[in-house]
Amino acid sequence: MTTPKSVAGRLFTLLSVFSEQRPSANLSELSRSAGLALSTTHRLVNELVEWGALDRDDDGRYHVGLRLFELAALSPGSLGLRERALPFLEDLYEVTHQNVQLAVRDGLEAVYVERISAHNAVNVVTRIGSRLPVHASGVGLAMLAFAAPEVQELAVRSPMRRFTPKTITTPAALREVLARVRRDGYAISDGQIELITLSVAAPIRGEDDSVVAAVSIVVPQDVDVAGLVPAVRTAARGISRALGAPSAVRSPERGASD
Amino acid sequence: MTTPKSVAGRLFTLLSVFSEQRPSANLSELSRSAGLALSTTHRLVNELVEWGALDRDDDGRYHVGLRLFELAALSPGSLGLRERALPFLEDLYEVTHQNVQLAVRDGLEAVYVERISAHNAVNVVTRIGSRLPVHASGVGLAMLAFAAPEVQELAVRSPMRRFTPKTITTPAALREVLARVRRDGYAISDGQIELITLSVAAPIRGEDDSVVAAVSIVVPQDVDVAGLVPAVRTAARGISRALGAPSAVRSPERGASD
DNA sequence: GATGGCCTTCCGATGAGTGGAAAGTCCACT
DNA sequence: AGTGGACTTTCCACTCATCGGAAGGCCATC
Repeated sequence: MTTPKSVAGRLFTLLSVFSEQRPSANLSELSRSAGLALSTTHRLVNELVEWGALDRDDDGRYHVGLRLFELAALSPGSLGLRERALPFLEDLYEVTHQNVQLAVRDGLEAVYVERISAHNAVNVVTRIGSRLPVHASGVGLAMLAFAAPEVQELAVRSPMRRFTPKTITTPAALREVLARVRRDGYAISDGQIELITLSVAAPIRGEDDSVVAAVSIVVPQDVDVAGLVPAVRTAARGISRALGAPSAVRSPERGASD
Repeated sequence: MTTPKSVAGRLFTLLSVFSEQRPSANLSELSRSAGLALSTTHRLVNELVEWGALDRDDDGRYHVGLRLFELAALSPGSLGLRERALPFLEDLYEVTHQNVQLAVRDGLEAVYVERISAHNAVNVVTRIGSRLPVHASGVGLAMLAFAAPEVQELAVRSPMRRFTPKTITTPAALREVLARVRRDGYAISDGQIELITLSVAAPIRGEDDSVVAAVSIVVPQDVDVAGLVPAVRTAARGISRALGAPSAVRSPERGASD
């Protein structure tokens, strides 16, 4: 790791020390992980704490503070979307009793902004705030298939990390899957991240009808998904309508007249 | 507004320009609002964008980026808590069909981390990420009543902002309310923020049995809350149990033997 | 008492950061 | 088409915010 020269870069490096595996850290850990001198770390961390980006526990450890949560709530792709989508996610959960997820696209990654998990459902590797590459996740494929052509091309041309033997890793395979997603209107990702799970995802459209997010369910790999696809697509359509998507307002009859 | 000298302070000032009223801004707005020179703003904003704290739209406006959302998800008082609390919040919503809210305490403020709102329920002023003073909100009172004595004293001694004629503004009134909350195990905030609404809130305990959050419902002021208190307290107890609170695991019989 | 880990404070040297100025872009108006 | 204003981007001499080594303090362990 090369230590940034700029203060901004150093602040970001310190914030990036925190992760799911390390939700809290003491000053020396931060100093070592960020590659910054102890006193430098001390000063910068104190500024982060004063502002609320970090909080310090009674035991002297630091964790992410609520100030970032407040700011994050303003991000267009996160909590605002989640709030409007929540009723439909809950419906989908009630109908399927499987893990339900909502994600947005950030470059070539899907970022999970909501998850409703079932106690007895298959374990899901994602959690809120985590990311997976678009090529390997149901929601990622559902969003990528309708993204701008240059984004799709970039995805096709970029190296695709392999998680399991089933993960898509070739341009040809990805193109084919994207074409199928566009034709079908939903994506199936079978065993791409974990061999034991399968996800069904559908794109969610915003007020200009562009795809802005995706909703998915994650089920054990041996479940027949045919009966789940309509539910996922219904939820996606409902969320799209809540977001003001023109195409989600048209009734079937009007759609047929196009 | 006095412009901070430090880079960190300047970055925070720029981030603080964003609010619910201003979810996006262009470079000149940021420069004016932060009191920083245009070129300084330009440089700092570019660093924020590179890191993902801000994103830039096609129209050149900046909004909060997903990177903060990812970090925020690691905050102990936010999305992790929300996720465990969600089933109980949903139960409470199904039972009452009123606005349900989950909040944590940050100093003398309640920060709202979840909200399930009803279409036909009374309008609620809070949204996810927003804050209200503890003395004036149901959840705030529920958490303050069980906070460390020095926190309670600080609240009692601090100026209490008045929102309506019903808002608690005197130390004596606050002490009395806090004592009642401790005795009753729940808080009622009647018309303290808005005259037309009333909230019932109950404290949520974490794994060391300290109060770490609170859940509330918000109803029109003319609703009889007596029937709602048990539902709110049940939800709080359920969430406490999900968080591993020892006191929420005891059955009534064992409780009676203490 | 000695040691080690962690944290906090201090301060002279310096290079990261500043912001005014210039240039470029876009758009509405005349 | 020309103009003016708003907005954005780039440049660079100067300076002061930042740095990190050093010192000191605290606490737990041996």
